Amino acid sequence: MPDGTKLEIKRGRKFDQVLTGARDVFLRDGFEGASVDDIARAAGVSKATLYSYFPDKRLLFMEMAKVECARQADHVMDTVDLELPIDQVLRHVCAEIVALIMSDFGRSIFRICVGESTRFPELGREFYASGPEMGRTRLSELLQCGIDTGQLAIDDLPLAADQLAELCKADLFDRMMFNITDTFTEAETSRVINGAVDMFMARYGAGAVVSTT
Amino acid sequence: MPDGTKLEIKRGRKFDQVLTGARDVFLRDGFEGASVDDIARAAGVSKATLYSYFPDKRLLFMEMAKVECARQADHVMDTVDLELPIDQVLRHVCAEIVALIMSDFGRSIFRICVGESTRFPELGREFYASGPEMGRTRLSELLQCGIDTGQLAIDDLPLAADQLAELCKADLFDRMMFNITDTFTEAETSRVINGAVDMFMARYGAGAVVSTT
DNA sequence: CCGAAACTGAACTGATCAGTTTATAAATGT
DNA sequence: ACATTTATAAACTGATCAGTTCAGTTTCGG
Repeated sequence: MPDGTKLEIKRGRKFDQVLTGARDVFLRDGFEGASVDDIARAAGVSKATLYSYFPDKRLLFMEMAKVECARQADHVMDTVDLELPIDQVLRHVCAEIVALIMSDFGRSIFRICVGESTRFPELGREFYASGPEMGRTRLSELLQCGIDTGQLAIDDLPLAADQLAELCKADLFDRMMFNITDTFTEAETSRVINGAVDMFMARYGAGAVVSTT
Repeated sequence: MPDGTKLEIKRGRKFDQVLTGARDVFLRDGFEGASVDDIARAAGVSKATLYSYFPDKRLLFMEMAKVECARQADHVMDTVDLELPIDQVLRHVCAEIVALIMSDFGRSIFRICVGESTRFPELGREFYASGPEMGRTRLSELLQCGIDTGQLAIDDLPLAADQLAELCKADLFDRMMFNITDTFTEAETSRVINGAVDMFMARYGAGAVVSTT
């Protein structure tokens, strides 16, 4: 193996241009909606060049999605300050989750992956791994810190992580997903974020009284 | 107005056949994936007949979606027994929500509406109204009963309804949406349902101690 | 400055599909 | 029985688009 790059993909001078163009057009027009000619044009590259990197439209999309997901995930974790009290940490993380999910990237990639994953199951699996599953792992690590410092009491850690992420979507997510609203006010988002943290702390805050089933 | 049927749609002998065929094919192949020829064939009807009822593919889809949503919503509310203690009512409702969301109908219609609502915004809006929004309203009514009987203490009722619905999706929803799993065991669903009810009661059960922000 | 690798642009193939049209036949009501 | 509404089958239009091909041009290391 002569280098560390992906074996399947031969790179060339304009490789990054293609990924950037693909991102712009896919996120704007969706998967079926984006034509390869448009992508080539947006990338400032000929169609033949594009096809010399990627055997077909699907693999181009998947590569783009993977690269962007990794970028987003890194960003979220970089901004967390674990020295703060747990409810403040949670509030911050929830705000980041809301921002990510509601971003242009978040809404588009989710929409496309959901919409296409019947005809294109590999896409769904890849996105799940680098999106929601990665999120749960990272969030679990965070919550583990809260347990270690005696601030949280959690029996089923992965479930708690999923619940917190899910609570961040209340109201906002459906309204955005179904094109009712495209931006939210500070009041709207903090209502949901505070609601999520309050609920989470009521259930898992150390000393909470819960009659588990 | 000579009758109570929709003004825009002239009905005919085979109207229902068309809707049934449309449901089967759309739910199986998605919106773009379904060809009108396929639908006509599945409906046992000629293409010309189909187009005599519906001016285009989109309106056919929307009519089908509306009819099916109404049917589902009615079903859920019919099975609720308000005489039971609130946590049992909630557990039952959560189970119904999970069942609906994970049903063939639920997963398909959601997938299609999400995927198409960029190129077809009207669809998103219609589905939101007869799906999530209707659900919130119904659920709020239910929770109001719990408040009236002193079993629940809720400040922001619509938010609480959204939160409960959202908690029902934890883990299951993404795994289903992205084609990781297509059926769930009893253990998997009751873990989520119990988790949702426990969390909800910890936050909103009468007498719960919550330091609201 | 040369030669190989990368890139271009434009035309082309093959296929799909929404929606229309037309001439014909079946069902229905009076 | 006869007129009207409803349905049919099949061919057709017009458009889109993924992916290929190729003859010619640019880029760049050595």
